[in-house]
Amino acid sequence: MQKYTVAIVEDHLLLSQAIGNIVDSFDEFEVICLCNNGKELIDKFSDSNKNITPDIILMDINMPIMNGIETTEWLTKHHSDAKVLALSVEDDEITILKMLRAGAKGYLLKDTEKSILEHALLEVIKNGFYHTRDVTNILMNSISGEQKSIQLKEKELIFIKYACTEMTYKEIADKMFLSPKTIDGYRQVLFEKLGVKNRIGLAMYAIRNKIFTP
Amino acid sequence: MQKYTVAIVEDHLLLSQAIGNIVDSFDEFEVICLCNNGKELIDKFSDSNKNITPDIILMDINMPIMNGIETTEWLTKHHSDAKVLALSVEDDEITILKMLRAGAKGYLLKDTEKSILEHALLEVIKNGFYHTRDVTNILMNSISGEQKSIQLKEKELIFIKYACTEMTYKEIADKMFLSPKTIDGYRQVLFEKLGVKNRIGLAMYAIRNKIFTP
DNA sequence: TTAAAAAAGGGGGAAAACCCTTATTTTTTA
DNA sequence: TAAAAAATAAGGGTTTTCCCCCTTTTTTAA
Repeated sequence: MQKYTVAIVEDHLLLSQAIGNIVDSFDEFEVICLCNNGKELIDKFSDSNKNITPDIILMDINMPIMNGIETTEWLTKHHSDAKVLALSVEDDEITILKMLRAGAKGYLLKDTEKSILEHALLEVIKNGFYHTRDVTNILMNSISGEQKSIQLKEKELIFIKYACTEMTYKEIADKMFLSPKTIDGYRQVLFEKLGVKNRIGLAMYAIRNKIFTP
Repeated sequence: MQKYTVAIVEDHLLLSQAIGNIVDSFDEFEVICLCNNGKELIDKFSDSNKNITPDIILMDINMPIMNGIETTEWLTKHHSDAKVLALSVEDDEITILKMLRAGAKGYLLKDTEKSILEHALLEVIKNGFYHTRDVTNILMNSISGEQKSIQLKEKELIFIKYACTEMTYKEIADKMFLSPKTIDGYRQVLFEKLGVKNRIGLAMYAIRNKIFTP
């Protein structure tokens, strides 16, 4: 029997080996490729000599150099037939949505059973997607909940990052070559948009939404 | 041959199974127990009926209910012969030091090879400890660098957590049944102690040092 | 090409944050 | 138990933040 081929993209060596073992233990699958980050996978896809085309890609999200979201976006764009199954510890809605929007066919938490992993792999091969109840719920919420993801402008993103530092607004204004009064406006708009009351609220929003990493 | 027994404490099912497989594949070791968090392990230790005493405990750090540091502290206190080998993705100095101070015999990143894990397990059994070069360097720095870990008082910890919220200092004072002027003092002392300039600096310190989780 | 919208900037003022100094009260310890 | 240390609190500032309401400039779209 021809087995389905799997590539694993995961920066933690012990984990990629361990997950690889599990996948290899499934009758229908074999691991053909371990990558430490998205860049490595893309290099292999791009290198016509190697020409690997796994049936399915198990993708971590937090990785150095090129993370899972960026990598999945690239794959969706350049190899639209690639099937990415996200496998991460991140259970926050924002990350999951970002990953699904990037084109992942499914999202598994690392907190799942072997058997679920096997089932998910098969489903993605057969039906093109697999979602757990948790992820489905999040999807539903995100659709029903109007459009919760607030779109921030480029300048606002820069400003909010500076707001997470010890700089005064005056200093931020200087850095951004804007008048302190303009910064005053930015702040006011963001307070309104994000529903926060002061600079601490702004900073916490930035951190929770991964705009700023402490 | 009698194998050494291993308990694995790790909240992510897939990972604990995967790591379990790897450990079982080592000639000298067998996994006798998988726990989802520290509490489960402690319950098993405390329950005289079960009376498990693994030769070595592979301990994750980030876990719900009871994390790796708290669990290791408990073990060091109540079962001083227990050998804990930390296995985590956290590579920041603060976490590593906390874990070692709690009594861990070694600290492995999840970014290590199988063979290193096997070697580390053996070393901890034989010599009582194992440290990679990275961890040793961190230990050296922490010793040479005077005593970098700043000790915060209980009230200061409570205050710094409130300072990460949108409450005004006046509101914090009310919550803590103290005069706003006392809070004024707390802030001043902490600014000095932590080398920060304003409330944002305070909040970022709290987050970086895991005093507050956004 | 003009109207509308968005971005940038300003005046002025109240509230909160920040800073320094000093004074009680409570706790620790020599 | 007296002296030292720490916690609590106050007085009296300055600076920064926050919040209105308003004008000018630039960009977008009808």
